Amino acid sequence: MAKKEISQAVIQRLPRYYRYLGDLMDQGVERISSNELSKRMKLTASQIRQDLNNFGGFGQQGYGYNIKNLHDEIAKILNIDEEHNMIIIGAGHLGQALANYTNFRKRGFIIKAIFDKDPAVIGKHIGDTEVFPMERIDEIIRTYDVKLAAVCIPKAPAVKVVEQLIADGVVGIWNFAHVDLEVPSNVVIENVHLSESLMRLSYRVGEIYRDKK
Amino acid sequence: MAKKEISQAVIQRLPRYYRYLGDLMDQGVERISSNELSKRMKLTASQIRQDLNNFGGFGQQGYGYNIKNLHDEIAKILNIDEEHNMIIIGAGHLGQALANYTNFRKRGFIIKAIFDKDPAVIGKHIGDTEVFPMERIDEIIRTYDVKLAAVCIPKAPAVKVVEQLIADGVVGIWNFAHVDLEVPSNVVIENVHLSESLMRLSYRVGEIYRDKK
DNA sequence: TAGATTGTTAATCGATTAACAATC
DNA sequence: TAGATTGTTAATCGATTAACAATC
Repeated sequence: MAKKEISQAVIQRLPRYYRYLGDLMDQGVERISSNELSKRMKLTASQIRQDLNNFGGFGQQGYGYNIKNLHDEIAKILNIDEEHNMIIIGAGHLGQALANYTNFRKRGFIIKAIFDKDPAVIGKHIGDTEVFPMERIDEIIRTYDVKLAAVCIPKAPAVKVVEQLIADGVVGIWNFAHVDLEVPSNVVIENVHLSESLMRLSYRVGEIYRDKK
Repeated sequence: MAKKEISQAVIQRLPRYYRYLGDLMDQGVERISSNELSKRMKLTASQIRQDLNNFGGFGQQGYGYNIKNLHDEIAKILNIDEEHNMIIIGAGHLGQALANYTNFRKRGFIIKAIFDKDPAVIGKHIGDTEVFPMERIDEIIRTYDVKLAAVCIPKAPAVKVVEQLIADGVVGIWNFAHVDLEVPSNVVIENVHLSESLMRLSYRVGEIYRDKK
């Protein structure tokens, strides 16, 4: 079956559709046209229809899209229609912030453990779980069939740890370290480079003043 | 002067160039060609030259780019060649994580205050600063001429608070709340929607299994 | 000077938008 | 049925890549 490659631009937008549809559901709205949704999301109706039709014809001529249905379909596409076990590497502030983020659990991401090398924090309870020593990564990944790991340690140790995670069976790395990790093609990385994000903000703020001239 | 609009794709890549050049400097490398850099960054040499030439001719034929010089130039472009005062709204885990993130200070982002509505955390010292009550936002923004604010509170209160921040003179909002904020055209927003990032990771992990079929 | 590599123009590729026939 | 709105094809726009003359 010839599967057309989905572009990064589309993948980027998918969770945003999901969020808007969720909000609409909460407001009790039942159906929406691509035109109405395009106004809310500040996209073109054309783009919405093109994006969705990468995955199937979820709408109905003359009616639009059923919000609940489309929300469910996107959940399936995003692979969040079932639960995923997850671990966090690094119990620093960021690791703890993620562990306490109840929204993730709501979306089906279950945090099974946090790992840290510092004996002082090992055993500490954070969110629904606790901090384990790095030596137990292997064991816990295998016990809970963990496929996802958030990496919240400095770049130097991150490289080694990620190798280990992959060897133990993790296939999705949520990387908060300031490195571009090299991984085999059957492993995916999603980078969250916060300082780069802040620099982009800084660039745009600079533009405002530049444009004034 | 006709200033050509810089595309989002270029802005997206700028901080990454900056990071690679910084790493090269740390390694003591003095010069690099677009070709060599393209191999490290997994881009095309053409793209690198095109990107940089949006801002000026920083290279030299037959030689390449002087790393220190290019690093400095990009810092100027990114508007990080001078310090910026910044505040954080919300002293939850994420707000605290950001406040403790020493990398920001290194890049010239000085966190002047964290604000929270919870009396229990007010006065608490975090990183180089402390937690103030929300009532003092106005005063502190004006005292320190704060232009940047990181918003780390839930979406419901975020909308109102952001209005206030803008009224008080903030022009750059680093938004971690799960909303798309409406702001005037002389204010910029950089969104960090962590749950959407996690969903993209989830999508890609799903793809791996899908592709196996 | 000869070799290397840029800056820049032209060609290609891909993503977005427009248009409209199909159909609920 | 008439009106609305999709799914999809075609047109446009923009970004990436290729090519090469300029020049250090």
